[in-house]
Amino acid sequence: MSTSGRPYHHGDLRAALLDAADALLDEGGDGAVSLREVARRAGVSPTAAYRHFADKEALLAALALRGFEAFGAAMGAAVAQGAGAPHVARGRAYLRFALARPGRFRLMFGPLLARSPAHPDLLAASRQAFTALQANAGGRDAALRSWGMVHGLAHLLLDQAIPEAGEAEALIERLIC
Amino acid sequence: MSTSGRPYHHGDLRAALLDAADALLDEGGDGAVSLREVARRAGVSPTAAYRHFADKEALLAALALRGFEAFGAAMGAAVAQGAGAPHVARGRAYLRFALARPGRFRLMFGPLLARSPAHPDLLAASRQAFTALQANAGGRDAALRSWGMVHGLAHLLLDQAIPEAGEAEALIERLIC
DNA sequence: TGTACATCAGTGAACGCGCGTTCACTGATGTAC
DNA sequence: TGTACATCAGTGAACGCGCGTTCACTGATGTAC
Repeated sequence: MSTSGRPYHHGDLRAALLDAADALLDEGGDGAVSLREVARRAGVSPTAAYRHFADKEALLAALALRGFEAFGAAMGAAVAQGAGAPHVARGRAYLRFALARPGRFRLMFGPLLARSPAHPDLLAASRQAFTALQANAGGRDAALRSWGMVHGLAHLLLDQAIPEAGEAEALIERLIC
Repeated sequence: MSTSGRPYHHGDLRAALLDAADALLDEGGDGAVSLREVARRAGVSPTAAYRHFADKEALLAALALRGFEAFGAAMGAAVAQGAGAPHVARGRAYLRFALARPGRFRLMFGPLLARSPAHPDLLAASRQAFTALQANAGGRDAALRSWGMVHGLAHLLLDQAIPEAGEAEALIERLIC
């Protein structure tokens, strides 16, 4: 908030709300994101978010959409400048993305996707992400197996389900090759 | 509740509460389980559960523990009577277990595990499950890759993240072989 | 066999909490004349 | 350049909700004598 006049320029509060929600997402996961806490963090009244999002789910969908954009960029960058085969670079980047932003990752591939008819842009973004994963993967089934593996390892690492997993980065380099 | 005397014999309410919670888990996931709703389902006062569980997390931990028992049994049965290689039978059984009881599956491998110091029996059960997964898997890293794959496919299928996935059972038989 | 008593599983009222959402509002901005 | 007005982003009070947890209680059961 500035000291005089409107606290935000056009569109600024929307971005600020998304930023606050994004931070909450990685601090405490999906459940930690409430419209009231998001507003609190943005320094704005509890209901200000309703000027920018129809309801809570719309904010989460926008958050997931932003996630898919970052995801696409991360994948592209990994393949472009990564050493080794594209599918190896992509797999490692996938895992690093998940470990770096657990909340975002969980939200993106979480239950919201099943409600994607209500969020067509989110559906499109996820489809596009999968299409990108398929490139140079040796066919759809092989792509699904690879996707499954990195996705599962991401979840298992995030949930600390792997006994004596050791350093995550070492595990990634050892398993994805 | 019976019409006279105590509604439950020793230990019966505890089991009934767990049953109710188990049902809620698969109907609406982790978030749908509240002590009050569980009690409601069991036909008992809102606070009766506190006679059997220290708090909500203790109930969830007990639920996850029951899940690991069922999981171990399902894996054992699959290997014992399954056709084909053990690791194929196990992989398919893993996926079927997850698809049949999504809430239970998510709870078992979910964030509760990261808090396992508070639930030693849960930790032990999860360790044992992983040990069982490792048998005849061709070493620890190969086991982790397989585990990752089935775990990831389970999540992707549950979250409906796979475009045009078609019939789950067909996908399982095609991918796990 | 009968009576007094301890145990303890389940009750129900109450607490404080944070949430999503609605609604009438206010006040600064930009526009039309 | 100045004035009247429409717009609309953000406010703050209020709603109803379900939750986890506490606490003093009650009443049926099982035990000791």
